[in-house]
Amino acid sequence: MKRATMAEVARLAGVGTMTVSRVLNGSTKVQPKTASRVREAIERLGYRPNEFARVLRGAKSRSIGLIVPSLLDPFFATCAHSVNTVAQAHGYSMILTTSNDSIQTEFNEAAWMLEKHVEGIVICPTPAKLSKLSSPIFYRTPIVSFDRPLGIPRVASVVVENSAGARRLTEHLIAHGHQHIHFLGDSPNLFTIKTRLDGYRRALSVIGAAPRVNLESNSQNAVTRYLKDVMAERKPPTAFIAGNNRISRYLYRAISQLGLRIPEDVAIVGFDDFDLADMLQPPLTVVNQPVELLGKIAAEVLFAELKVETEDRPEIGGKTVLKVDLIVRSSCGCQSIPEESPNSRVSDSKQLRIASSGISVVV
Amino acid sequence: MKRATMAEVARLAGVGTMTVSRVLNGSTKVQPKTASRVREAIERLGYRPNEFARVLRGAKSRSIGLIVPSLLDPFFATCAHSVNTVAQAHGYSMILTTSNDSIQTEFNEAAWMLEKHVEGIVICPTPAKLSKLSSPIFYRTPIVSFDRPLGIPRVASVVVENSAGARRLTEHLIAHGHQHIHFLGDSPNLFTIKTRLDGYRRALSVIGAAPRVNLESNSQNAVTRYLKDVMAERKPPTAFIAGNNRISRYLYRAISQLGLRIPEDVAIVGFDDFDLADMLQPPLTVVNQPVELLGKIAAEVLFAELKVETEDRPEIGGKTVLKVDLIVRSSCGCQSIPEESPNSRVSDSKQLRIASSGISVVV
DNA sequence: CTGTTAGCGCGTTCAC
DNA sequence: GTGAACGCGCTAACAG
Repeated sequence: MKRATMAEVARLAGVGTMTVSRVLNGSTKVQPKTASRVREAIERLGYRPNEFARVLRGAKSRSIGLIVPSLLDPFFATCAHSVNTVAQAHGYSMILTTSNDSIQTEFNEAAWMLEKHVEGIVICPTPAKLSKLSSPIFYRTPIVSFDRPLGIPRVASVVVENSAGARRLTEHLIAHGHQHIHFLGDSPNLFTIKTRLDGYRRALSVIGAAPRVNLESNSQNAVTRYLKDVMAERKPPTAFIAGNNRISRYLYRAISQLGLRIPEDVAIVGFDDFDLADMLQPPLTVVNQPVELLGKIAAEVLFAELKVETEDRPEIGGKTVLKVDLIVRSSCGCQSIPEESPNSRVSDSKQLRIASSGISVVV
Repeated sequence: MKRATMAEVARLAGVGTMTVSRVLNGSTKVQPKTASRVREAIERLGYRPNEFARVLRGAKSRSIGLIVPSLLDPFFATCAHSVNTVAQAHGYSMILTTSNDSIQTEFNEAAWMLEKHVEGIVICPTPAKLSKLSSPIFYRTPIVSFDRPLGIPRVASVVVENSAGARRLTEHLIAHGHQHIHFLGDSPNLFTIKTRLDGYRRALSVIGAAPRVNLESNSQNAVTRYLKDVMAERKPPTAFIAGNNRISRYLYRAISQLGLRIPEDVAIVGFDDFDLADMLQPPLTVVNQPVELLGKIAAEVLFAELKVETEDRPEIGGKTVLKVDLIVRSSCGCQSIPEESPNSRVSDSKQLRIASSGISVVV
């Protein structure tokens, strides 16, 4: 029982294939009675046009690609969910794949997506001095990056206020009277970490305090060891900033292992909220980023690009920056305040449009 | 700058298109020097064969579909990650979409995947008395369900030991001396919840205790309210079993809100481990399911089916059941034991093969 | 070993 | 309004 073909439908309806095509696409008028005869034949045969033949003939593929480093990280999974939701709303399908932070895998998968004729790609790119995605083979494919920008002019990007967020976090600790604040990141190459670090530095410079940074906090052991080391210093830190939510969790465990009290012995705050951050002892003060929005906007920017006539695409992609907000709990030293929606990761951040050109997006 | 076509390559190399095709697929021998001329032309033009033309010609599409209820749930995201990893290893691409627990969306998306010529579908199906996936249009497409079985004979399924796991949880509480144990689920229709409930009932029946169940624990409020109600009873529960990890988190918050102590006032255990379960106060005792393995096996079963000649596919899909294991922490009343790998969700469960027919999978 | 023919299923000519 | 024929890019059959 193979799939019915257009010719079969035409024969059954006693018309030419062109008429069937007409009825399907409604491009030209067809005699009402002929049309209904065709429709009936379509129904009877369970006919569905062959997408591949269509695309071969020049039609759009109605599919986009999404590349994320990993889906094990709820952050990316949430973004993927949003992208898919947008794609679904547009009647598009989404080819998803992971790069596993391999620049080569990323390139291979993106190239493979091209063969699948995706109309565009949304990607959270792997850090690289010179991205392989600048290869000419991608010239004709709209690309939108999110969370981390891609160093390619025509590629639009959607990111959050990394610097401002880290700055607020730092200022908050300073307001609590802290002078010795350490920043923990898990990679010196990551755009988000670098930018957050920048915000931290800026805030510290205001009070003339010296930054202390560890960018190797990529495992429980590394964090525990670092903590042990610095707490033994002559002037130990009184507060920590975790560069992302994984580091926040490492920190909690490490602190608990060392038997220190939060916030009495050390205060801590983290970038990026996460489930159960409010249930830790004590609840963690964080800067929350609008994760779902991040993916949603990225996808919408892509679809906006798909809409413009295929040729006159702008040479330079826009940049969208999403607001973050501070969620004060008590690990910073504040009194715990009961939250309205305890485990909500969704903020109603408004979007700040910074781009000077490109597609305008309004949320 | 359009993509080069095979004819162009042929012309540049001064050969026929067929020769180019042969060089690409290595189907027949080609004169070494001719071959290298062709290869050079391919290189020069950056030629890549058009997958769509290939598929139209009858080739395999080298893509599979994956449908999950949501990616916001780390459980499904993890499964998706595994499925993608397997697909990638096979050189396949994965079309991913969410059903949002809508039986109609599920059907629409699956049908749309068919148009995209996926060779097979991996799915965590939405509960339904009569799945729309039994529609004839899917007859020729291999389907594998995971986490929840699909009521269609030919569809293979991969699930975990839901009943046995819940039973162990219950027995463990009973061993602690508990008699009044309540079971919390979030839906009466869900296979996993129903099966876990069954295991719970079975364990209770051994000691002749009466089951007490709430299957509406689908929000923080619902759980908090239920807890408040039952704790006011004449013979209040002394222990709870959370049917999944979301409910475990609701329970913790509710108990903390009511100011009860764990495990002194009430003991709790949960089905399905989660990040930070070891960092709660006190750490939560759980049954851990091999989430990554679940997706991996499901994908592997699908690829095994794809391998067999397209026609003689078995009428009845196999069933694979994955082992779960008990992670004893202290919310059950046990002394806290330091774990080896604190935040590992990955267990090295061995697989139990229960199926009587179908593809044999070994891990 | 290599080129020619035909056709996968559809849509766009162009006639009728 | 409708149909016949051609071609999108590729490859299974045949020649040669």
